[in-house]
Amino acid sequence: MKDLAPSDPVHHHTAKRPRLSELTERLRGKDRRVTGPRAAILSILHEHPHPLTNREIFEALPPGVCDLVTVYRAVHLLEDMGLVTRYDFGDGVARHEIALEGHDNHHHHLVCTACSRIVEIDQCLATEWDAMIARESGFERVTHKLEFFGRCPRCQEGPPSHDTTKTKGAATAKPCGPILE
Amino acid sequence: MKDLAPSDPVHHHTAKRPRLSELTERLRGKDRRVTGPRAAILSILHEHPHPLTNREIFEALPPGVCDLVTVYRAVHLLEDMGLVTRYDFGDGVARHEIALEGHDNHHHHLVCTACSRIVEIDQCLATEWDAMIARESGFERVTHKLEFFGRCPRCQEGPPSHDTTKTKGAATAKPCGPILE
DNA sequence: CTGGTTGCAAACAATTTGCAACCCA
DNA sequence: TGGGTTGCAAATTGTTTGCAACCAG
Repeated sequence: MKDLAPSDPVHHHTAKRPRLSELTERLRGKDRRVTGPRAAILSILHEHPHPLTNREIFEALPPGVCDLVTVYRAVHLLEDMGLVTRYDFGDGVARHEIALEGHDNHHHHLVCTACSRIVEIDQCLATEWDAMIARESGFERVTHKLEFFGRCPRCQEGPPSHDTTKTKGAATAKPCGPILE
Repeated sequence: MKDLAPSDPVHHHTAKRPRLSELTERLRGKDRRVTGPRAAILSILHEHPHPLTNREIFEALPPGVCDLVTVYRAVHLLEDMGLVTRYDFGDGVARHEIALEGHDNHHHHLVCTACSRIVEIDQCLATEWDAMIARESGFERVTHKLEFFGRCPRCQEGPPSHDTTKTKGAATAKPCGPILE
């Protein structure tokens, strides 16, 4: 996921990711403890710079590390601290990705509606719109959520999935990957 | 959504909406019945050209018309027929809006993170990206979901909601409106 | 010792499904 | 009359909460 054509807006993250040590350090700040489960969860997120569901994180964890509930709580904490970003691909399941340090890690994804593969799109194509929308609407602190959906090269043989815009319900149909819209 | 103040992308829907009669006609097509509950639901969606949750639709219905489950089923049917479009604002609840007839009714929204007010944004700002993303990634049938979030004029006094990017969890906090991120 | 953490069970909310009763074409 | 519809209850799934046991500083 880093061997993409240069100047190609579609590719996987290549930016350096925060060190586990740095993260744990930030954790120690507000009298929060750096416990085994938390370190393990951060480690998983660190190893998979892709949106993961809490369940996926849980299952990627060495068995017995902690309870699924703890993953939910830890991920919440990490989100609140800004170390993790939440994404929603419209299938009713929240996904989380480690936040890249330094540069604003705002970016989007391209999700295969058939196999759930996710491609990171590093360029944010819509930042300049936030200001325009704010100006024209009177809203302030405008942000946006943008995700792309389509069929990845490997899945282009199958029958055309009648609908690429559904939100829920697809959570039931999991073709081959774990994700999906 | 094309009779806008020239060059103003932010505004409310004003375009003509499909007549109930046309809709019921389309329904009659595939031996689906145009029942009381369905007509009533269409009517509600027709009157509120805004994303509504199934529960909101249900509550807007004259009491006793039908069960909430029926709303779920009817809305599903309408979606499958392309008469209704599903939107997801990241709070874990699906919302539906009547699909405008004729022109491609692809558009986006600007949602107030404080009061849930929704402003329709008629211009689709990202259509041309679908092709670009497709070309660069090898994906086909690429579409996207884009929604904006911010604080509407009326809500700009309150304390800054620490986070405008959360997905779930906000479903719990409903400031004043019914929606929300 | 003391407050932050965790496990486990239970609570919740949105959505779906089973099934028998119903009812229109 | 038969198949599409509906209501009601129950099951599912993702996520949150209550609470007592626990553990690190």
